[in-house]
Amino acid sequence: MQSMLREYKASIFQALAHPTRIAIVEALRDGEISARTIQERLGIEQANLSQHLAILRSRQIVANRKEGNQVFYSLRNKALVKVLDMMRRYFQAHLAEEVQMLGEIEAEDPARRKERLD
Amino acid sequence: MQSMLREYKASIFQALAHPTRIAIVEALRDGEISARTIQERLGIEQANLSQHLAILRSRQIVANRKEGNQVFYSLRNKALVKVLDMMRRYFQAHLAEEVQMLGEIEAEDPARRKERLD
DNA sequence: TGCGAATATTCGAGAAATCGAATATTCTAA
DNA sequence: TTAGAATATTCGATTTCTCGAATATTCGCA
Repeated sequence: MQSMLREYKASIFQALAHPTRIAIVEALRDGEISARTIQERLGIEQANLSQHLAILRSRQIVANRKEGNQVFYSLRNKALVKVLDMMRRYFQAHLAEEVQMLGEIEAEDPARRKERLD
Repeated sequence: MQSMLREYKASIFQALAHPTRIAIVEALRDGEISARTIQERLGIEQANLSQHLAILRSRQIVANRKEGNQVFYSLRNKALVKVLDMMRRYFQAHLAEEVQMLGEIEAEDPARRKERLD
C-alpha cells in the first residue's frame, strides 16, 4: 500500500528522467501540439519521439487526440506544470550554492538568465 | 545550454526514480537522521541503502554529517519537499480520475486514506 | 592495540532503458 | 485504389541500473 504508492511515484519520476521527455512536457506546457511539431522542435528521430511519447502515455502523463492524419498531444494534468515550476525554484536555489557558476550567472544578461532557467 | 539544464533536471528526476530513494527523501523530510535509522525504517540491506544514499549524494540532494561512528543525512534543499508535496497533489488529482480505484478510496477509513497518500 | 559497530565501495550478474533501422498502421488526396 | 504523409511498433545491440556478497574504512572503547 505505502510501497505501492512509492512505486507509482517512482514511475512518474522515471518517466521524467530523460532530457527528451522533459523537453516534451515543456513543449506541451502551453497547450496541445502535434507530434510532428514536437519532433521538429526537438530535432530528433521520428521513431525515437514516438517511443518517448509512448512512455509518457503509459504513465498517463499526456493525452493524445487524433485529428485526421496527425495526433495532438497535451498534458493530462496541469499539476505537473506546477511540479516543474517548483523544480525550477529548486534548481535556482541549488545553483545559487554552486560558487563556480555563480559568477557567470551574475555576469549575464538578466533576460537571458531567466530564459535559461526555464 | 538549454539542453544542459534539461539533463540536469533529468538527473534529479532520475535520482528520485526509485521507490527506495523516495522513501529515503520522505524519511528526511522532518530533519536529519542517521543512516542506521533509515536502514531500520526501510528494512533493507545495509549495502543497498548505502548505494542509494551515494546516488542521492552525487546529485547533491542530501548532505551528510559525520558524528562519531555514525553518519547523519539531511535534505540539502527544502524546495525538494515542496516538489514532493506538489507531486502528492498531482497524484491525488490523478487518482481521482481512476474510476476503478475511486470506489476503494471512498470506501476506506479517512485517516488511513490520508496516510496512504503521503 | 585491536575488536566490533556503522558506513562505504567494489564486483559481477541479471534486469531495464535507449537508440536507430526496419516495418506496420492509418489517414488524405489524387 | 494507390501513393505518400504522419505516427506507432518491433527488433536487436548497447548502455545503464540494481542487487547482494564480499571487502574496505573509520571510529569508539575495552
